Amino acid sequence: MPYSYEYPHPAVTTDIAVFSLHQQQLQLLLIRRGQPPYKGKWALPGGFLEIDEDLESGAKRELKEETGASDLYIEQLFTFGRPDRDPRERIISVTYFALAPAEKLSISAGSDATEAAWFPADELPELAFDHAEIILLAKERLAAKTLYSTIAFQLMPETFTLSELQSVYEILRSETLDKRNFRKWILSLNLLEETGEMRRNGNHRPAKIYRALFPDRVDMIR
Amino acid sequence: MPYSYEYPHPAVTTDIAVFSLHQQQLQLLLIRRGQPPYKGKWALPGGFLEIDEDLESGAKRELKEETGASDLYIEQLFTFGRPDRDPRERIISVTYFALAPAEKLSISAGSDATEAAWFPADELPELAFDHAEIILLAKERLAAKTLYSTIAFQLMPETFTLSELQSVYEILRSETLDKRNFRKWILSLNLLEETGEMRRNGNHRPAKIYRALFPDRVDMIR
DNA sequence: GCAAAAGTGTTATCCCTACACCCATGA
DNA sequence: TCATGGGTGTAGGGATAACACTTTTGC
Repeated sequence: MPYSYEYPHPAVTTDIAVFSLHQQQLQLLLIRRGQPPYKGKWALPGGFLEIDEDLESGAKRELKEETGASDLYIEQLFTFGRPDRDPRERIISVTYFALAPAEKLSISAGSDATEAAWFPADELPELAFDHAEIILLAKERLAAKTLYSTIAFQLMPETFTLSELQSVYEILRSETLDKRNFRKWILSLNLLEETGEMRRNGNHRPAKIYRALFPDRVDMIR
Repeated sequence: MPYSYEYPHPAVTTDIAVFSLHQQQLQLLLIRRGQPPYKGKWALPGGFLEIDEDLESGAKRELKEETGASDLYIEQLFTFGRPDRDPRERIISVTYFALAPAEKLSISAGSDATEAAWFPADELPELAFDHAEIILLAKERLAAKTLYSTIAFQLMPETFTLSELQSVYEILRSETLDKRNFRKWILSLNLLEETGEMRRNGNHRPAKIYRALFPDRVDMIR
């Protein structure tokens, strides 16, 4: 026990709610716990912060270790610290939420090797700790942000059609949108450019392929 | 050094940015540091989290100890954790921002006894640690929230006139508002009721006095 | 009666919503 | 030629923004 302090110190962890889209559903990445407490239960990826590591760096490191994913959109969500939230010791969890297009992530649904799996965001298994509460907040934040930001772009691959983008908005907002109004609105933001390419996708007219002009930007202009 | 851990643990503090209105200005409460580091510099009220204390309770306790204020509006702002943000040891700061009507706070501007003082939010002294960054974020959050919430009510006394309320909005948003449009809008929210009292305030027509119907509610209906 | 803040409506503009048909392709 | 999703414009309604004068009081 080589680390001693005059006053008790809580442990600090980062936990990350990573959302992606698979099979036309919003999905959340979970890890199955191999150790007690909550052994066998599912939990958010995350872990203890290293002592010389920035909070966001810690979150990204944990995510990379557990999912292989890097370079995804991440933002701080909330800090949870109920004294009894972990039975082992006092743990403060700085939580993040992250978004990534499906093809950026090496984890596949139900991969047994890593004990990580995607779950539809509205059909989650029993969760360890207070992670259900964290996930609820993350889902609320995500839904709210679709209304006033372009965060949905973070779920898109590098190029996409307007119908694909509309479909993502519809999934995130759980409602159907009018095609003409959606296109008018999204194009009026001047955040997309045509690539000049077309996507032929079946027995119908090909779709123009677009690219986000500012792929890292999440806040709307105006 | 009675508290030992197998791995190093950071310390956890809460810091609170408390805003209030005095002399028609948005003011922020600061504490002068009596000890190094940053001795003599001004800093946000706050301090170390106790080991069995919830985060928000810790913030409220620190605030009460240092300002005498309780029962004010408080919400979590962000968690700061750059490894070098405190020269003594690794410290994670869970920050809060709080609002209170002037008369709820026992601290008076420039009180030497407590070494606490109000500063106009746009004329702050040199600050300790990364507190300038924290305050910047708190100010942004406050300004943003005036646009889509009724957080401004948290700065009002129990009863007030519409002109007084408008003045608060104008200070928070740094712009003048049209009197008729402001009144139409604020009354249409159905969050105010007339007390029946009038305020006589000088050589002019007295103003109706209003009260917030749901003083703790911050989110707008609709 | 005058200065000073309280109080009060109407009009124009903009934005959002609703809504239906033709186009290009593959089979 | 037909089925399928891609692509396009306009009109109405609601909310927001602009704008000026009358009222009540204290001195």
